[in-house]
Amino acid sequence: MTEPLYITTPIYYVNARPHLGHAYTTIVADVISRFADMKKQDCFFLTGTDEHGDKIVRAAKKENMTPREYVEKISSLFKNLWPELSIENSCFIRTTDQSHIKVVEEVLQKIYDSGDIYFAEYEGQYCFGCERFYAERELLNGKCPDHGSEPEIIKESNYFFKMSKYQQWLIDHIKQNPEFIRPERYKNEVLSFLKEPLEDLCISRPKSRLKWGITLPFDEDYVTYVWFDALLNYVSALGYPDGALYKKYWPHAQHIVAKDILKPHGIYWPTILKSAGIPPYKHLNVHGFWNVDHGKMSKSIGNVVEPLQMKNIYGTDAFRFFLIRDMVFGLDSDYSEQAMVQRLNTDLANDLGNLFSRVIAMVHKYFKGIVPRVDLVLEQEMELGLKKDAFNAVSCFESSMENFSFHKAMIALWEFISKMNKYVDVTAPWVLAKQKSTRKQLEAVIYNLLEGLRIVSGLIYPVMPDTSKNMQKHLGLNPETSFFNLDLLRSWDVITPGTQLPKGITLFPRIDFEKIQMERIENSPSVPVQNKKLTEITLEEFFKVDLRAATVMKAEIIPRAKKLLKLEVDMGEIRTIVAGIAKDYTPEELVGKQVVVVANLKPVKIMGILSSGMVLAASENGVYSITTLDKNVTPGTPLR
RNA sequence: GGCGAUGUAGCUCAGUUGGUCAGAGCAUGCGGCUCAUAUCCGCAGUGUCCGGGGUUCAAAUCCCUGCAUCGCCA
Repeated sequence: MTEPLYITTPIYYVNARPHLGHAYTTIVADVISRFADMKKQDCFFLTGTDEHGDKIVRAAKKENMTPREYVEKISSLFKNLWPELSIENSCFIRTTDQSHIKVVEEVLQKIYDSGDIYFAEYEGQYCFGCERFYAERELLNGKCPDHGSEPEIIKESNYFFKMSKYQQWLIDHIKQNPEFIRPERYKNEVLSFLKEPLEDLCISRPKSRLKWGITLPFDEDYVTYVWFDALLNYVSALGYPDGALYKKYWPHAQHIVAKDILKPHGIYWPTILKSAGIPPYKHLNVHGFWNVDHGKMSKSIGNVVEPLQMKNIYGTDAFRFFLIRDMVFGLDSDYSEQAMVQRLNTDLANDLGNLFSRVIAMVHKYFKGIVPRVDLVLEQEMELGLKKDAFNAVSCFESSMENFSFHKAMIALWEFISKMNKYVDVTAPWVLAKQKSTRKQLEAVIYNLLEGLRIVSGLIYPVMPDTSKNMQKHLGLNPETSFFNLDLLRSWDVITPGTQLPKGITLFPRIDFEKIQMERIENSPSVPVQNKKLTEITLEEFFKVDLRAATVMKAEIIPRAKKLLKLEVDMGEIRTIVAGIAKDYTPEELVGKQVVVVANLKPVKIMGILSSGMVLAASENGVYSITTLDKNVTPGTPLR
């Protein structure tokens, strides 16, 4: 029996809605938790929300809510999102939970009693607008970056945690446990930070400034601040100090965080634990950022989709797969819908989905849907085995998963899928099916493919649990069993010959991205600009827009596109522009007209056509009226 | 300003200790198959491995230097 595992995400700060970054971290944790299932490893998976602090108070005020109402609302956004992403956490903790508050108080008292918390006065630059202190380097020309006003120097007394006392201990601990913080780049970052003397950590705020927090057990006039409260969730959720969960899971704690909160988790947290007499966590696993690129799609034509909406369009499994497959854990990655669709089409639809479809179809076509039996002697003679490749994939998958190299695990899995596609090609079952004499070969080939697919269905379980179960069902197996156990995936001949299989299905439909973009453009409501308050711009800013007179030389309808016309315009040079005015203008009436074009708009590909520019038009109730010029001018003449 | 990372085919990246290391996937072109979701299989490429020096019989791989990008710190 393997030892248990405790996996955590950070608790998310509820001053903003969930975004792609939150989703990624939590999906990774879920993947790890499900991978633990595969190993029959007992896993406790924690996530939750961080709900105290002045940012919350301010965000609540903005929405005319009390802090409590506000955190209730945002916290439930997080809590309700996770099931939609097939995330199955064991527990959802909130820093406003009574049980959590109690633990924070206990630990604060304990550390205070031990002498690691002291009271001190300090003086700093304080901006009353922001209700916070600023360090010298944060100021712009000595002024608050938000308010532009000069901060005042005020004195304040606060409680401090003697973090510096544990600096050397921490350095030693990291050096003795090279995997304490991983990947290595982040370990090095922490170590390099620790080369400089550590400052003690301010852990309180006077209630005169902040009431929304946990009162210090040893001073009624103060609340504890940020990290001390938040980090302790990792133990409070387990019922520290006496809870059975705590005793069972804490020794096997692994945190997952994004690189922006490396310092609190790599430095504050271990020293707090040390001071409180709690053993440090096992591993801190740090990942990078998703860079969301809106630039490649034009917002004005309404085809930008928020990353978290992706699951609604393409499915949760596909979304999870994309995130896990495309990010190298630890490094930054670029997110785009285009990249996701490509991944979905090539890996999921073409490789896996089509393989599944063709194999199941052959079972029906050649065996009436009944799983055939393998003649082992013949299989050996004809070298029709697939077992070895399958087991290779399993072991490569397993070791990659252990190393947090999730993308490599997926690569290993897809290498096997490719092998199977090739196997179909080489053995050519449709040829074998033509003669009675090759019937046994056909049986072996089809059976081996089914077994291969069974292994695949098990291996995708952590990343794509729904598809995984779906495949099981169509392989004539019971998806409610622990079919994903690694032991079972290292066995062969599991599917019983004679089993009747259900009809085949399409696991992942191919996506026609151009068509989707098209539909989006057509369904996008024209934005009523007059209702929008636009900010003033300077003349200089206005001149950044390069407006030109252009003569329409050619206009044609784009097949499949209801709203779009492809125009060729002369504006000194000939350009192609796609314009969404097909409902209001026929190609004929446009040719010869002189229109106004935004010449320096970033080109966009629409329906496979590169559109370099935009024709100006007024839109009222969805009806377009294009701008023309009063007198004809030389094509390319700029407008001012 | 200090420390560090990265810079390899159109794109995303593999390349452990220097010696089939010039690669994979996607995209592109051509050919083949028909069981399958116009899918699959095969073939073909293209590269001053950021620039410049150096060490070595031999460097994408080690050293120095320059440039670019990024991160952490001040």
